Amino acid sequence: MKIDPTKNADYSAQIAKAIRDAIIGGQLNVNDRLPSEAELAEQFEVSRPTVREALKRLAAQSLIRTQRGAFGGAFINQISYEEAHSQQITTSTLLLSMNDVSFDVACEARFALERSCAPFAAQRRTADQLATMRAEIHRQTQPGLSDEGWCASDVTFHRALVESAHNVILSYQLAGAVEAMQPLMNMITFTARNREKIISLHTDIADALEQRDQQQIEHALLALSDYTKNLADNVFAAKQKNKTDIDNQKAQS
Amino acid sequence: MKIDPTKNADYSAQIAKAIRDAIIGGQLNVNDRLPSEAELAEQFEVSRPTVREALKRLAAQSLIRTQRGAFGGAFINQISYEEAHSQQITTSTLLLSMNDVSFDVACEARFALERSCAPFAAQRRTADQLATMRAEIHRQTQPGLSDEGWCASDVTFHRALVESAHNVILSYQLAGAVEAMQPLMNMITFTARNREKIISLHTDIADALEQRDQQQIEHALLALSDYTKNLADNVFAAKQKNKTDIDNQKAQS
DNA sequence: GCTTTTCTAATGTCAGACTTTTAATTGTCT
DNA sequence: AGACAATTAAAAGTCTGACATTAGAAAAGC
Repeated sequence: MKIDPTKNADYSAQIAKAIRDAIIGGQLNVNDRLPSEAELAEQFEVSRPTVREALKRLAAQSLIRTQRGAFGGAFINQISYEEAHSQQITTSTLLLSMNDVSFDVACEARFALERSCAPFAAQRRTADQLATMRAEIHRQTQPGLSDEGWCASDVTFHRALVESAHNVILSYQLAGAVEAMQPLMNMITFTARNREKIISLHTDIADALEQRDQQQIEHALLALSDYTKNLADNVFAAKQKNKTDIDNQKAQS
Repeated sequence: MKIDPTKNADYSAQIAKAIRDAIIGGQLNVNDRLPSEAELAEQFEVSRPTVREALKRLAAQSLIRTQRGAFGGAFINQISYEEAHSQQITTSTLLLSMNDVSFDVACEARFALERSCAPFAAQRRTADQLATMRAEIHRQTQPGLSDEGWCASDVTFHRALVESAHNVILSYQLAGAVEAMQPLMNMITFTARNREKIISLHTDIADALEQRDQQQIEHALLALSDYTKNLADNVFAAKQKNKTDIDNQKAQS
């Protein structure tokens, strides 16, 4: 394991890449210990701080974990769904917020992905998951529920739907997509009337799931998607109008 | 911006987290310049190497990019689909390889996600994307095509299908899922007979897309999913049998 | 045999120096 | 005046060598 000394820039990135490739390529296995920082420094013919920067890069991707003390060191980390998930969310969230993706596109994608769970959810849903969804629907009907409370309950509801497909990969992908969308969703404030409509659609979904009726689940999700898109359009149009009005006022004064 | 000096461990992780939160929270905007490493060291009351380790962590997540020279520094990076994508792939690939997800589960998820594109693909597909798919099908019929060539063509075919939904978020999510699955897919070797069947299913998909028949697209995808699962089951069963035979031989000798 | 202490190897942190890169500035020539 | 070349300075990248902290292992003590 050596690096290209001609490219005299960014040793730490090169070293990180070399180790990363070794992990992905399977030369290094879970819970294997890397050589100590001093040894790596010697092997790569760089100083210890440079090696450390490389290791920090890998640690940021949860590829390794480090442990202090004698017999400590850097170990290949078995990446958990939890970690993979939280990384995915930061990435997706930033991607959405930095590239001003339109709400419509994001919303369409979010519900389309969720719809892909429908056939499996219909087959495999447990009483437990159905109960969770019913409980959340009930919470959503409470009049005093705050906007944050509403959103949290919404997330829990949809997560239960996704979980009922009993496919870890789908859960992982979907949870990421849903959570990444949350900041966008939070831009919409839901009036009592809006909530009522959404609750009715949620009930449709729960009913369909209870009946194990895939088609009906998909149908209700589509309706929810359309309704949400519409709501957002109105909210943004109102904001735009408001802004224009203010501009006009400024122009007059 | 200060860190907790009582927790005397892992300053660099704390600093990285502080800056990361500032970026995600919107206090720092795209292309903003962070203070120089020396200034950050002063602000956080740590040394420059520690600051650097923190910055490398952020760089590993593509949250910042650095530039040398006068008026250089660390800048908030506008994360591109490309970057988000490649990160997602490394994460998902590792997740799959390290947590021995069953092929069935992964395959089911992959095609379910792809099916979510069907309604939009049916509506919005262009002649261009259809042509790409037809071209790949044609390539797949070539008798001399290597296993790698086959897999690459398969990826291109499915990517064109996904792209024809014309939704960047779906493309991003799906491309990640498909590519992450690729190492698993490569464990299957396709016989000429297998290929023939898959080509026929690909043709079904292309035909359905040409007709803008959503149902038929979904149907063909489901068939492809089932066929792939079956294939894999046979491959793994054969491997298992082979292994058992060898074990038995060893036991006898 | 169990607990406590000591040892030791490893990461974590620091200070200060040097190198390299790069853009702005200044100077020079046509 | 404008174009090109030399200078400069700021910042990242790297190195050296040291010290602090941690935690498992081994030794000592009971």
